[in-house]
Amino acid sequence: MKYTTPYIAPTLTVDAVIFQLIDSALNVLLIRRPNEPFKDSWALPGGYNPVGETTVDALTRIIKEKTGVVIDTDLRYIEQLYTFDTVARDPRGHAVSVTYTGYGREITPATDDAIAFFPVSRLPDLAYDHAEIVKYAHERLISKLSYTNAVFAFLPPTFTLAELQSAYEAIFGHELDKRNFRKKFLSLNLIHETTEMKRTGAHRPARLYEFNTQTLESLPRSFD
Amino acid sequence: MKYTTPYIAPTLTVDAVIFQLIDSALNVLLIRRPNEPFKDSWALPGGYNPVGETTVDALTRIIKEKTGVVIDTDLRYIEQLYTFDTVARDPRGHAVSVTYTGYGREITPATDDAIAFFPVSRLPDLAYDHAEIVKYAHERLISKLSYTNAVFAFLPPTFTLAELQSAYEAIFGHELDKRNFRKKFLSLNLIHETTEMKRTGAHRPARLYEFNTQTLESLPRSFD
DNA sequence: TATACTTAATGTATGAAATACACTACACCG
DNA sequence: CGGTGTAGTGTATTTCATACATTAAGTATA
Repeated sequence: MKYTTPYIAPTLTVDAVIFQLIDSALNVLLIRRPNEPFKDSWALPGGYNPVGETTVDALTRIIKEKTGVVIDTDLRYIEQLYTFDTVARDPRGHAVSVTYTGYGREITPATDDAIAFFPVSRLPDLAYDHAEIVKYAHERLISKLSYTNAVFAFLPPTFTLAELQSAYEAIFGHELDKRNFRKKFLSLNLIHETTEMKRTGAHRPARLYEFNTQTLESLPRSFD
Repeated sequence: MKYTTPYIAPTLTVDAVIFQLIDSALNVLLIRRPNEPFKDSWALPGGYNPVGETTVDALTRIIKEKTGVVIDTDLRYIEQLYTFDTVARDPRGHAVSVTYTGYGREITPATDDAIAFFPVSRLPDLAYDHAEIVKYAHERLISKLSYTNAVFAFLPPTFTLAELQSAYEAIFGHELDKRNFRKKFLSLNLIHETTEMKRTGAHRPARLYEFNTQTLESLPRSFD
């Protein structure tokens, strides 16, 4: 380094794209900004990452503070997404954001009008470059679903094959053939039958299944 | 934000994993560190990212300064890799590194004993967590080659099918069947014949091909 | 000018997986 | 016991992956 001026770091921030399924639709967690800039716009939850704290630790602390969601227990999967760093993305000054994406089920944020899940198909205008970040996270999620068992993070401990297929359809954004879906998914050996059935209406009950593992694994061949 | 202390950002750094093929082997660009910490250890080229400069701009400036390699012209592809942020990764203090990986051919760094390409199969001990970063970049590269046309970045403008296959073999780390490789690759419609032949020794000359495009594209189906 | 050398170029048969597609099974309710 | 609504299943066709050996063509040299 040959600086003649002292080194000054950009601001470091963290943001999270937290997905879950609600009523068979993919939703993302947003907060309404209480302050300028972008006051009253919806935005991804996030905040400042100070020296001495890892991005995951900062994110965990901030998401808890701002939304009531506890990353370690409410999310069943989290991964780093991308680092966004265009100088002008924050009007207050150069801020580099390390973004994460997480998946869960039955995530219940603090009760507050300024905290809500929105279907990704019907997002409001978002602050900063957050629309771009959500789009990137959704693409990553689609891709992840096609070569890993990541769908486990969206489903309850036991689930029917119809629920499993519905999760794929909600995230992929298109329908799948029932027979082919079942044949292919069962051949991956990611799930096994339980002895339980799910009874819902005046019709035949559905077999409940569960995942062999709740940790991310790569598939032997891809899925779509 | 509810800080009672003023916000202090971690140091932001950038590092690059630059790959090229040399003698049919995958090589990575390293520099020998002139200063503590890790003085005289080999390391990825990189440096400090000050406020007001994007990570790509900082990386471009730093890689030029430290290695003579010009990212915009010497590399034919670059992408962000991952952001490494464990607090203890730099003994001088908390430094968050945004890493990039780039691919090229005939990259010629400045002539200097402290700047060199090393085969990834025979790396020296690396400073910091750089061995982990190189491993991650290599995995990403293998994956990238199997679902995109990224191999174009490693090849000259025209090339033989044997050279193309050799590039895949060097990066994948295993051999491929010649007939199946040609059949499959040609069916992807990424390349076309030229009218030129490559004459090298006392044997039949090989047809030269070129890529239809020099920008990254996803393949309709994956390759391995 | 023939032949030896070396790399380039090519095809087929088999098995595995992807796709397209429609009917029967079962439980509850009235 | 018949009606309603979701669960569950199989086959035929096509596409793709894999395994594998011989001929083609140019140069060098005897």
